Amino acid sequence: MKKSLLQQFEDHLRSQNLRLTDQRKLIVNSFARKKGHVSAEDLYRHIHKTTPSIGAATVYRTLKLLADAGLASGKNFGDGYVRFECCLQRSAHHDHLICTRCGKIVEFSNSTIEKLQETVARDHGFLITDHSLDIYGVCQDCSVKQ
Amino acid sequence: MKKSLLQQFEDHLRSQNLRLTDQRKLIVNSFARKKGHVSAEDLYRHIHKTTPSIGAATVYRTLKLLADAGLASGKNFGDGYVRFECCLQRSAHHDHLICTRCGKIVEFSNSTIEKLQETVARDHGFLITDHSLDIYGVCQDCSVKQ
DNA sequence: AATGAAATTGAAATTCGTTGTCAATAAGAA
DNA sequence: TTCTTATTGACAACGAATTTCAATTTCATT
Repeated sequence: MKKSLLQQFEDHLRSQNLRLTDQRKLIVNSFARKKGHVSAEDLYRHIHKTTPSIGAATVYRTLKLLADAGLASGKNFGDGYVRFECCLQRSAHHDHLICTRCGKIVEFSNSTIEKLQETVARDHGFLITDHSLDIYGVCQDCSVKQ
Repeated sequence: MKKSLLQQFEDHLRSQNLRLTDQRKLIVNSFARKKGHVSAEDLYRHIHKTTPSIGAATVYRTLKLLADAGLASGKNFGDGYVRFECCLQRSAHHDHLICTRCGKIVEFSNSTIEKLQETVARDHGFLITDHSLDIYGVCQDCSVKQ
């Protein structure tokens, strides 16, 4: 039985002597429900509709906490703000296909590409710590529409 | 005989009925000399040392113009500001190895990876318009030092 | 339950890269 | 040289993100 994002977050908070607040519970659950590629602003606006008492700063802070805990990671697709994605299944690194028309983001992973990256890095004397592959294009829905 | 960046920029300005100013000449030449991965701030600070009369806004504007002309492209490595690189040899797309210790950026290209990206995109119904592959790691110099 | 030290909160101020505004200046065609 | 129009530099304004700070809340300890 796998632990939920909130449960893992609670573990992290406890281990760091940080406190579990109602705001954090709500934010983490909203984030988990949205699953994937949400900016802090997005999440704040969504939460604000039903719980306007929660401030934007708290949303920013909580997402940062999640990232510190290794439970989320921020990614910059170059459009001005950072999108966060939940990373519970840490093992499966993935990359992104981004539709430049509708903004849809599709995840994929390709082990051959990963291996080639290792090779490239080694050839240049680099020890890889991370990588990010973003493919921009037009998705099927959008190319059909127009 | 290949045209210099400035020459191509002049062509672009003429074709758009834009004007060639001393500031633009100086900025474009400084940029060309720096060749690669310079932020507007970097370039402004560098220019400011010898020509303090040139304002930051003009540097930003000129880099944007270069990008509009297809002679430079901006890239966000996620550290808060956009770095520009000259793209005269448009055909040779390249990717980046970034050292997270010293900030060094090394370019590379790998046609097998490119082809695999095409395949991935096709499999997901995407028509690729662009892509960006950044490999983060520690370069040889830095791993030796520590 | 009550206490109290320390973490957390929301609102507002602040940062930082970048872009807009605007009056003064300069380019370049006529 | 003239005149239209683009360009300039200084500064204000922007937006995402972070910091500040007094008020509030958590939670280990009574």
